Amino acid sequence: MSDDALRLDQQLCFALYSASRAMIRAYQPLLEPLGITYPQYLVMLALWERDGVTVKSLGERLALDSGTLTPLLQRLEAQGVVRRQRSDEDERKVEIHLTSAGRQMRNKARSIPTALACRAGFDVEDKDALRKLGQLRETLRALEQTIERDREAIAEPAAATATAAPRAAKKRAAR
Amino acid sequence: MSDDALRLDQQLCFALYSASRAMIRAYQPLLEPLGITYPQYLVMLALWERDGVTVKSLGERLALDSGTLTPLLQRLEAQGVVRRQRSDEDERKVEIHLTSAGRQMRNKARSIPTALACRAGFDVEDKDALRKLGQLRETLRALEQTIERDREAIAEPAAATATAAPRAAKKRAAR
DNA sequence: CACAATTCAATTGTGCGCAATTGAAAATCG
DNA sequence: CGATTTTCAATTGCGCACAATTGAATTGTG
Repeated sequence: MSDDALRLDQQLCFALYSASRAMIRAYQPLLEPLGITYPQYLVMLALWERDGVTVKSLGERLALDSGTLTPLLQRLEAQGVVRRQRSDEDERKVEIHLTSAGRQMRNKARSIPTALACRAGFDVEDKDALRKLGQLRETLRALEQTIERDREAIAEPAAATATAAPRAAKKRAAR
Repeated sequence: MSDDALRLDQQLCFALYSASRAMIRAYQPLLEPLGITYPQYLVMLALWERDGVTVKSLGERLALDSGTLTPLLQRLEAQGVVRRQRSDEDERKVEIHLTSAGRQMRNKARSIPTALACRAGFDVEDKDALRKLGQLRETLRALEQTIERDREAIAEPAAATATAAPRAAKKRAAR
């Protein structure tokens, strides 16, 4: 009758969901001086590693689609930290470049990981604690991969015979 | 120069964020037959455990505020699975009751946890795997607690001397 | 080469999350 | 008791997430 498996406390998904939101809330005060939100911070992290990438590849890295990224990047552009530029070789693509302000922001962000690690209860000097942190990170990554792999396995068999209507060609506007 | 600490792959927050979203995506096809979203599912889980609770207590359980819950609960009410009723003893409170349709939905939900555990790569028969699952859940819960405890410690010192203007009293509408 | 299919970013629409405010009801305090 | 403060749900506004569609550019194929 009581169905233990349906208890909220038993759900790994809820623990994940809840911990993730708590983590994002913890970042907020640290990101406020930079004037960006948490998802925007993730985009900046990706761009600080590699610049001039397309919306597509950025989306693959962060598991976000253009529906999320396009407006987010437009806001970052309005803030003056990135530049969105239609590719010359392939007009479908839009390359995202950091501005100098965007590159400078990286210096202000340097202290964030350590500050957050402390907040999350990890002693930055403690080698063993850092090892556990890395372990948790890997566990989560592995979990995500397993879930996503299964999704593909389920989605793929349905891949099939769609027939799209042809479309006329008009020159794409500058943006 | 390369600042390893700012690498996206190094971020526990991103692993959490990404895994959590993957998990929610995995739930979606299982929830579609019930006609509810993932956050609505969490609310139903809470209500199946305890009925007739206030929006406030539901919010504490799920770490969500009225800004999120009120419209969500209105949608669940429109679906006919819950009833929202202004408390008689305390007119500020709104009690959330399951309808019979809401209680029946629990039967359809019974298979979900097992189905999801498999998808997440946990063999339901394997005691050791289940132990690891529980361990991960506890690690996440502990992490969340640590983060939230620190938030309170930071927020509290700022608690101080606000002076609100008085307000007139009008009878609250039925809903 | 024509034309069908695919790829890519943008757009549309819905549902969260959450900060901040509002309005009413209850609790507290002088 | 009357005024102040606190509590509670609702509302407002903004920024994600994400499914679905659109429009244009490219690729693939006969």
